[in-house]
Amino acid sequence: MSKSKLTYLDFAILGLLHQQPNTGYGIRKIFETTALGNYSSSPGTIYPAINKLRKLNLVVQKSDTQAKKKKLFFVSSEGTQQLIAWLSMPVENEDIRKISNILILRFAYMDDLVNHGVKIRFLKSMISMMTTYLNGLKEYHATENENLKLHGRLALEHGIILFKSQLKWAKYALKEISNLN
Amino acid sequence: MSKSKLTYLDFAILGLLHQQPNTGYGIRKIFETTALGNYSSSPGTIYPAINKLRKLNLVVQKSDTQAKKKKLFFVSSEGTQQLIAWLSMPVENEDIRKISNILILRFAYMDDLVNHGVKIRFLKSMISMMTTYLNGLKEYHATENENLKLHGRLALEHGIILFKSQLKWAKYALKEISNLN
DNA sequence: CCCCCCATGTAACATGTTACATGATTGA
DNA sequence: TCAATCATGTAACATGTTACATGGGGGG
Repeated sequence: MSKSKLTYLDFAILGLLHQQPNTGYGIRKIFETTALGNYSSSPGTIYPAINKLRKLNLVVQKSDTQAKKKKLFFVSSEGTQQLIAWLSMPVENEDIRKISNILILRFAYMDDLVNHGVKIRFLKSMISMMTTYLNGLKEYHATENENLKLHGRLALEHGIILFKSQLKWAKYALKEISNLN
Repeated sequence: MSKSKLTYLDFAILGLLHQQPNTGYGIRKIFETTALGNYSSSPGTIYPAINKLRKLNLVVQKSDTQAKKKKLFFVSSEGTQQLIAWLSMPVENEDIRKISNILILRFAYMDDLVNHGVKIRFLKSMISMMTTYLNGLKEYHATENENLKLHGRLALEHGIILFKSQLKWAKYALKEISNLN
């Protein structure tokens, strides 16, 4: 039945739809505003992926009678099974290692290639943007704490912890770089 | 001159070659063993990318006279300029947000879909693998500390800090999940 | 002598993005 | 009624991966 293998993008969408039936547009908005936006939220990304899931009978579409254009998608029982199978897969070493951070790669390469000012500006930008982002996460945590399920809350806290420690690193790095002045 | 835009992969390779001239095979080994392995280290990934850089005159090839098959690549001055331009680019908000962690996504989706045992097993695997990986980083830090340039050292320390805090989170999450038992 | 690792390459494929296209709905 | 946003879609393209292919060199 399911000849074509599901990608991470497919599972990301399937998981969202399992939490809450949604339209393609709704999924796009989530990708646009949350950390899921590793993938583009553009129509060319989301709609073909949803249509693939539909063809595989992993999601079913129910047209909204109110707004005819709107298409609501629900995860089918087969889709739920696939999701469970994916979630139950063992943790691979690969998954641990493959967390790329393009900013850190850039920083690592800077050494003798850019001047002191560029390095300082880079770290200060990082600190400022991460602070803003972290505050957003914290605020969300404070207001939505009650409404979140355990796993959602823990994943959010993972993000908070991660940005906190990255901020700490950036401040430390700034000091180290400044010392060379 | 440079019509085609450079990708992250291109810059990752260019940066490595700037640090140290290398062969395609050498680059592959680095991708295979380090955190750079966000991309595949397979020949189909590395060789075409290097050839693209060569065609753009960003790297130059010098055949090793000893082993004729071996091709050593150096970054050209034009390549260095491109690298500097990339490193000097402002930090984008996108870059901050787009750090996806497939394991955390899976964890977030687990809530009511998998049973207690699967969740525990998942977190314990994560803890065990991250511990191993972190120890590798720490050992590398301890032995190579002296030989590393400042930015390389700081990037390594970034990795260490990140894994430390992720481990802390995983242990905390394990406790929270266990409490529900 | 055989196996493993060094070393390079390519063609077919999978995957996702950009840019374009269209029209409905809603609020100012 | 005008603009913005909701809402969906597709074709051409960019990008990287898988799987296949080839051969040299060194150690057991």
